[in-house]
Amino acid sequence: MCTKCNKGKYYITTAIAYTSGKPHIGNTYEIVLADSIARFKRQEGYDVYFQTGTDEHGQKIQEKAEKMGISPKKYVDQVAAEVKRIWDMVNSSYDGFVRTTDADHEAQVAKIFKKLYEKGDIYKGAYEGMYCTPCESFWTESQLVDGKCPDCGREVKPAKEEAYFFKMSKYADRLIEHINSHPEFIQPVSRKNEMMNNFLLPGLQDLCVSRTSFNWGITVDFDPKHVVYVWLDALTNYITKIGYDAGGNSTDLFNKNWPADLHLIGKDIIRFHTIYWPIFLMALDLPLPKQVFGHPWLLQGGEKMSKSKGNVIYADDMVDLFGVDATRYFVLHEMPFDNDGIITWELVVERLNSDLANILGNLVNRTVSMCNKYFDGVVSRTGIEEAVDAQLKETVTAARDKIKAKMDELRVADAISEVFTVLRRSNKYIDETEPWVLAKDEAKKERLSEVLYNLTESITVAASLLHSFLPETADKIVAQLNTSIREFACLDQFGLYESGTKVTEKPEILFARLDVKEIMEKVEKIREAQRAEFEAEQSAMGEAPAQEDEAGIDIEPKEEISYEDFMKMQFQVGEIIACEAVTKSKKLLCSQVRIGSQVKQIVSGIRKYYSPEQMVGKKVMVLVNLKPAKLAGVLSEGMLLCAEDENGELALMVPEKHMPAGAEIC
RNA sequence: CGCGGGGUGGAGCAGUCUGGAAGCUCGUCGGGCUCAUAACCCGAAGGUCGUAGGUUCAAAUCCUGCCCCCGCAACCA
Repeated sequence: MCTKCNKGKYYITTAIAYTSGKPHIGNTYEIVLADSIARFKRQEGYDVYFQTGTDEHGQKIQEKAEKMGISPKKYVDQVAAEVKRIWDMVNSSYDGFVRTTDADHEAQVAKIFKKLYEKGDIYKGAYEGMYCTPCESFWTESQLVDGKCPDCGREVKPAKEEAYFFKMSKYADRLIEHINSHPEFIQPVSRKNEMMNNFLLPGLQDLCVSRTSFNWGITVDFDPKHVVYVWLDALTNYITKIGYDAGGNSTDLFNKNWPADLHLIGKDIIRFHTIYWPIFLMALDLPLPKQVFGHPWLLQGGEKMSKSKGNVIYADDMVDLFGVDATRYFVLHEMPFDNDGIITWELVVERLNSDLANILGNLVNRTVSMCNKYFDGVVSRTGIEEAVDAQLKETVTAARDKIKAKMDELRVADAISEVFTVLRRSNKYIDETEPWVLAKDEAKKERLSEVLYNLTESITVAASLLHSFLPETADKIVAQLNTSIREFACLDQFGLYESGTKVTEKPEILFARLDVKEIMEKVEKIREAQRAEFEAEQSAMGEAPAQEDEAGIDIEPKEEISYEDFMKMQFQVGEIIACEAVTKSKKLLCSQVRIGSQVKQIVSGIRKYYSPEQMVGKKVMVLVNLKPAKLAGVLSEGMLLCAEDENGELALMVPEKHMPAGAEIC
């Protein structure tokens, strides 16, 4: 009756996780999302290959391993194992797990690099500019913000590096043409314009694809002091691990699966996947992936998660408190299509209680209980139908195609909601039919049986539709109903549950209701542990703990100066008599500072820490004879001196006892 | 004018591309029911759709100005 139709292959990937630390729930979201899509496609009849993995090279990792006193390989082994453990824990059904330190990947990347070099798409040049070590990025003078890294705000140092470059511009026109003629290529579409306007149309810079400043990477075999730079290494995982060979001997797995049907990635790396990656592929004469979906982020209470704030939510903790499927449900349900989603512990409890416990769990429980109570668990179809049945059946049989339509658009949250529409309708059906009333009348026993059959059937269909999203729960439900997950092709039909089947005697509670207060108490403990761990980690890394311990901060030593040099600088106490925010800037305050009998206007980047009101009346330390400069168009005639900690927290220097404005500081 | 995202009943969101009666989930209040995990079903209250203009027969939706919030170091998609 139901035959599986093979719809062809479907190759889906997630981004590979960067092994600089333990992934949190936001990272875990991506794998769960991909897993749901992969499972759904399998259910539909596609031959799915689902790949994920870890990105393990780079300077940051090398440095982190050094600080921990272990080899980079040992370090990434640990993190990769942790990533894999979490991916397995959330029940992700990946077919391939790639590590960029895998021998086959490394060998192939070296070959690809050489092939592109021989082809002339990669050439040797020199990179010159200001380098930010933590960001592993070069910047031009014009890109710097206040002379610091525009990405992280830290010090940059001038550097020149011999490097290999990829001729991006050579393929730009082809890429623009491709993007324009394939509107589905970049999802959501709003991202397409962003890429075109910001990067493609202004003209692509050639991309630096090698580094000599560190060696934790794949060595360029014909020039061994270079390692292949991160994106060429990382992006190619999508082809190397399924068996691409630059020498022309690609495997069947590769030939079957490439091009990928979907790259699922975070919205922050869309640029790399929709510009650099397609261009690399063009250079290799390979077809481009069919679609790249940059999913939004999951924010903790509207903020990014941060270890130091103690608000990071890890999949482990969620699974401990709620279980795997509740965790999957939450991230899938709460993440909209193109806006960031919000996660808080309170919201998780609310969702779990109202959707999973009340609507789903309770429905299964009450249905199974009634089957047992009225018919010793045997569910039989009697054919005694009534008008209300039609509405239920309509909702149930329409669900599959609605869900498919949503999934085709990658609107997973909407798809899962459709399943709950069926469940809500089923709960309503119980109220409409009032089985307990029917049970009191022996003459209505056959009608009662039909009602319970309809419910059991509806739940079976719903569970089958739920299987891609909450596999464990779906399996538990059909086990309670003593049936199995139904094939996708049949899910638009009603009445395939075998009449006369006996359901379980003791229905298991699928999701217990939780008490928010109890959960929050546990959460508080998790947070404390997290903060403690963060501080321990910081001290282990040889950096200052976030608070209290006052371990001190080391900064780059500057060149020694003479007493004369020092005496060139004129420091005086200044009194701030007026202060206002600089309108064209978000960081700057403009103060009128009285120094003796004169008043100087001084602009300072301290708006984040001091309000104009707070500033007025303060006596501060001023470098008076600094050459005036314009900041954001406003003249500044000196500098207010501040202490700055490693977090960028600022404190103004003030005299420790009363001093008149203008007093010299020496 | 640094870049990007956003402002829709108490909370979280959809709707904006392709103008045409303001919708969903939760919460609150009232009612129903008792099979079930104090659950389920019905009903109600609650919104100048940030703000000021403009276009239009018609604007949450299109255009312009303004205000406010968030992200853009480490952890990270």
